[in-house]
Amino acid sequence: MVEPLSRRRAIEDVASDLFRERGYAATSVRDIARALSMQGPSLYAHVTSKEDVLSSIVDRAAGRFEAAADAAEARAEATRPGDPAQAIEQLVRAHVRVVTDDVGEATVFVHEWRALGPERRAAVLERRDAYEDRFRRHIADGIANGTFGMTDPAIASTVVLTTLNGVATWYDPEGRLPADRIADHLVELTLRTLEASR
Amino acid sequence: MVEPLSRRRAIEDVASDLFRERGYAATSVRDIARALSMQGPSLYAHVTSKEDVLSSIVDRAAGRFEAAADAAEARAEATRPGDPAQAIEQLVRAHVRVVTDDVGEATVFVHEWRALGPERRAAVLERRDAYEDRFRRHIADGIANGTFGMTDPAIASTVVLTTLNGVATWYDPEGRLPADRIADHLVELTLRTLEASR
DNA sequence: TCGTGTGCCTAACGATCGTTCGTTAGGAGG
DNA sequence: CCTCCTAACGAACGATCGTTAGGCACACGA
Repeated sequence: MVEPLSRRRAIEDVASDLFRERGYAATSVRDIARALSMQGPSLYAHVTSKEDVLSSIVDRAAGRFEAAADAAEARAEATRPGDPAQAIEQLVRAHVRVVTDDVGEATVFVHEWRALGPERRAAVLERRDAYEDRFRRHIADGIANGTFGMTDPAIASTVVLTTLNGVATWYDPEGRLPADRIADHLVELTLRTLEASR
Repeated sequence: MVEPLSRRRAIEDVASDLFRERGYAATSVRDIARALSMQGPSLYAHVTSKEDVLSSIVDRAAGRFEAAADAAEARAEATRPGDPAQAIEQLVRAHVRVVTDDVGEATVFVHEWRALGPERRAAVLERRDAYEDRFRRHIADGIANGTFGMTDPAIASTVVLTTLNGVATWYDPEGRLPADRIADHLVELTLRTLEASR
């Protein structure tokens, strides 16, 4: 990780990793400070509350997922318009890229947002639902035009999204496969899961 | 949930649900007591520590997964010996049954065991690895004899296991589909993921 | 009727939590 | 030199954490 621009951003970066490893509730403000060689209370010069740090991380991660999905759908529409398989492929690649670009941040978006207070949690839930609906919509399109076909579209969608979110759990930047290869395999597995049975 | 046999067991049951909803670290001993209409310290008449409760839950869940997998593999060997697809089908059904029989307990086994201390966590990790290796072994068998075939067996195994563990996240006992139907669909999706491409 | 436990209570402990506060060290600009 | 700003410090607050200790009430066997 390179030297970040602002101190605030540095705090969020180490907090992402700690939240990912131990979870939000099990990570104390002093833990975050210690990882920056600071005293716990010193963080409050840059941050208004612990939950605020979590909220910022979640917001930024959500923004990255949304922007990547926007670009993916535009790309799919530009190359093979109306093709659900192409849309899903681009969405999967975009998702994997966002996760592998910053695993800590992505994990917080996938799991730790539940620790937010009720109002903020509801807002995040809404964004998550909207994001996942992109996938569901293209899956529904594919069923409608015969590209896809499965006994239960709802379960298939859930399984696909669970698989994609799971990447944040097991991806290892030092691992055997580069992010691009992982994306290739996930595209293959996803389309195989969705496509009409023979 | 019926009236449990012992007070100790009742404590573990409500703790399972709370750990599932909020996580171990975010659940206080007094939260568990309140759910039983008791005072926090009163729990210590039945329990030696908070981590001990978590440990018991994890152990019991692990035992249920292992026993179900034992029976599944025996059943597969009795009906269609040496058939990897049959073994995987039985293992998937067994896994889904264990999860749906007690979602709280299963979720704790899938996620919250990380909150255990180092020695206990290592022991659980070993059991989890052994359990997951059953799946990987049958997948490897299927590749060896041509039943299965995919570009990257390691990723395929990981995806399958992520999918199965994910059931604990989204399964809703009040939901549209009964547990048996969910198992049917997961068997279909799993085998479709694994089988040799056309 | 009388112990004798079991099951839960309240009080309280030390540790740690998130957070507020007053202050200090060091550098930039007039 | 004086001033102001940034960045951090250490003390301390009230709340809550997991846990221990001691006592009260009610059931049951003698």
